[in-house]
Amino acid sequence: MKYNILIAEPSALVANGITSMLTRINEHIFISHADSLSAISTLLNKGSYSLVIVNPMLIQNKLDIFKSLKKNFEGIVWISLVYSWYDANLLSLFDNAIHINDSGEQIKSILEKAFSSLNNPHSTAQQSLTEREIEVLKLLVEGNSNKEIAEKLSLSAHTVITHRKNITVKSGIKSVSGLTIYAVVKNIISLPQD
Amino acid sequence: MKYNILIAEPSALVANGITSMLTRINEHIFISHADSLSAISTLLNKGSYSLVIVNPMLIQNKLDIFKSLKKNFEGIVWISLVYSWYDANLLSLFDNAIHINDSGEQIKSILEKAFSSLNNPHSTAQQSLTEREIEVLKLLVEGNSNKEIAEKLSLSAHTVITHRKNITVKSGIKSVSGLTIYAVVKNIISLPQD
DNA sequence: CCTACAATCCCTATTAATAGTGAAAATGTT
DNA sequence: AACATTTTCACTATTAATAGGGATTGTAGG
Repeated sequence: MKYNILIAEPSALVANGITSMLTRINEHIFISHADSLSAISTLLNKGSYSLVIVNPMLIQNKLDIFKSLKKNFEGIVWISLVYSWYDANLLSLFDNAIHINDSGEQIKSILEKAFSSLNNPHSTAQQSLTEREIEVLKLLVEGNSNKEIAEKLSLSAHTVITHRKNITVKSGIKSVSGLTIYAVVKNIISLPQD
Repeated sequence: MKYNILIAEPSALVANGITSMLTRINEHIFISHADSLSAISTLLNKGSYSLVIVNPMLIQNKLDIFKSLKKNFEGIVWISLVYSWYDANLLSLFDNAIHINDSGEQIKSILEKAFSSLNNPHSTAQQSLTEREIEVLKLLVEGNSNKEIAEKLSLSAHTVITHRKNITVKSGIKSVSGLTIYAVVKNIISLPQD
């Protein structure tokens, strides 16, 4: 199967790097480049793309346009390509994220996952958390261990682990710090203010 | 040694609870109550207090007054008593925090720590993180494991563990989620915005 | 020179978390 | 009633993190 891939990355160097990694992983691909959100839109309307890798810089302050693009081109896997501390709010719109400091192995696994999800759709669809999962998440980001969460919700630790597994799968976020940001961004907890 | 303790907690029920826990831990104490920041100020000027337990509600929007109080009465251990998701910015002004959902054991240990620091000062003094510790903290709250941090900083995992121990001791925060909030509040990382 | 501090590395033992599965109740929906 | 989803609990094996020690090197200040 042949894929069209769109890379929207202002830095030529970075764009080059990701292009070369992609061709090493899968030779049956055709890669285009864009350097703005409108260029992305134009290209998506012209050809049939499977995978779009975007520097979120390009969509900042243009969230509405980006969201409608996503809606109009369902089935596309969107991957962000970020340099600095990532914008979790933006990133949540993507199916996955490549960080510039990721190791070659990590990037390879992200791209391979993307390719496999192209053959096996719905795996990247974002799902919302259930009430119970939100309760667990709240206690988690308040610094509780699985055991403490179990005690506070009168559950067995097993159940908490299961909920956490589901949260991880649904949110696509593994780390506690990432989940904390996620919870802040999703208004599950509120940030301190003075 | 006899200690004067001031409890500033609007809820009579909560104030009662903490009072009873205190008397169970240490019988050589004298407890006063206050229900506003000005009442705290008045009482501190009258007597010589060692420990003040405050609901941060009372100092919200009155940070300046609170800070000058802290400066004027050096040596006092300040403990916050919080109900909801804590305000890390406020809490950083305190030497420790009691959360209303903490177990009896946890509260006991916080109070015991406070008593021991009264005899052994400087232990609660807040210290700032070194450059290296901040680097480690950054990578930590970006979701990296100790091993990943070690790789990215070209350190051994041992060193990372040592830095994390120091961060934990200095910040008084054990959980990754708490450290994430800490890092946000201290502008070590920036929060996503759209 | 001596001291304090930062940064580095090492060890053991214990606890916590994760990955990968499985499955039984309870609830909700058509 | 049948089906989907949620919530609950379980097991195994592996990896990660923590607690609590100790130790060396280099550097800046008194």
